[in-house]
Amino acid sequence: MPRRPSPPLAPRKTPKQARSSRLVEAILQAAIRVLERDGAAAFTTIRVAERAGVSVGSLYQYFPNKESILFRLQEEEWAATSRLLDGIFNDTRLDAAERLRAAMRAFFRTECDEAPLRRALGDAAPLYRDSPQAHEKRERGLPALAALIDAAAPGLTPRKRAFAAELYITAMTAIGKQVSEADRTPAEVDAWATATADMFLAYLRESKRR
Amino acid sequence: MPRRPSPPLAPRKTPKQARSSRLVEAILQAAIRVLERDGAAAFTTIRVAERAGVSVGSLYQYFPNKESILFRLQEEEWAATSRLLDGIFNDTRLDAAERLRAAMRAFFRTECDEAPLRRALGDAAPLYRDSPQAHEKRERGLPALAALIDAAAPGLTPRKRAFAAELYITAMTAIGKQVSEADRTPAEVDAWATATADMFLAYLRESKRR
DNA sequence: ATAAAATACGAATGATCATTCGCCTTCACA
DNA sequence: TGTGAAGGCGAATGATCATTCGTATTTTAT
Repeated sequence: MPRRPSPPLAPRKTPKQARSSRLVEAILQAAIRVLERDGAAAFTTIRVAERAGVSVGSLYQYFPNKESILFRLQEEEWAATSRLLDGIFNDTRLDAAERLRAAMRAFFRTECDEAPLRRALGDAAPLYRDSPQAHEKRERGLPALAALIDAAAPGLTPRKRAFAAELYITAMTAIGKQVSEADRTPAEVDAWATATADMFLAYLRESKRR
Repeated sequence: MPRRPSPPLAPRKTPKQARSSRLVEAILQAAIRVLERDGAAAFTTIRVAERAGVSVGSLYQYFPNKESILFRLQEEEWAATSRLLDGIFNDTRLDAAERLRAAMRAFFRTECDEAPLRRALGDAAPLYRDSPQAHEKRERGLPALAALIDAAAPGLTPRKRAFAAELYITAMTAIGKQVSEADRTPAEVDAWATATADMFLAYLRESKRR
């Protein structure tokens, strides 16, 4: 859907009193439950409001529209993922290659644990994807990643290093998503994560040689 | 949307006369144009019918519902992709590794050329994904791929070979999709395809060693 | 205690769609 | 040339939703 006037996603007003903060929290939790249990197609403002034990009108006090709820959830997913990866990237107990492997496994694991929510958010993505806000975040934590790649494969040109970092993230998110959508056992998911990391590390080693 | 009664996707009736075959063809072409130009959200039966210069009623003579049109288009995409890959996998002028590279590039290229259509079909996927028919196809052309992998990395156990084949397909579709969604120049797309193939080939070589 | 500010409510509004069905037109064939 | 089958039409139906707004309740500050 191109050329949509791209609706506002920012909160309409911010909660001032304790009860309204609770209300916003209840709406977000309810939104997650609706997405997990009923999927993106059943994600309607009325359903979310009633699952939160709140009226539609109240919902619209704090969210300008349906998309803004989805966007907010997606933002929180991104933030959590960033924290997760950053923690592993900076874990000095492991060497560079092991950190890249561990991060891949951790990402695949959460992607798999939260598969219904992630899938539903993905299905709903067309609703919020084209908004201006959606394109700001993205390349957080890439400095740490570039440093890690340098440690794993010293001597790459900055250009190649940057490309490798993007490749790592892209392979992680793309393959992780696809793997979590087929439903697999945790052991299988781990095997896929390891294979993806192995693929990337093998590529890095060969890049170094050339 | 789980637990939906999964609507029929099979054609309601088959065209008997030339004019109705033309009508079905016109509807499919119009559906493609609507998806490409207006996106999945604007994909309504009325819009498709009027773009085809046909009435909604006529559309429903040959398609039981909206989803069946999307499903039909997706099937045709799959078939075209299978033909493309199979042609390259069996191109005896190239050695195994080169065929795997060439197939990756060709796939990324078409994915990129048809980006708007592919993206819209992906956005609409929730509408037809959970139907029984959707899960039949999938692993076509994998025998040829396994043979190719055996040629590129002889001596893998059948188990590892099968896994590698799945990994190749998964990396291709997942990364290809992600790359086509960011809009990139053809040269960049080629670089991503090459990198993805390189990653896979490096992985294969290291698998052999172990 | 009381007024002003915040919150909460939910029926009503207006729009959009998928799908149907009764009726008309065109085709194939005898 | 007549007739039954196939094809085509599009207004009408029924449902679902996002969003608003007038009103009622609760909180805060004085």
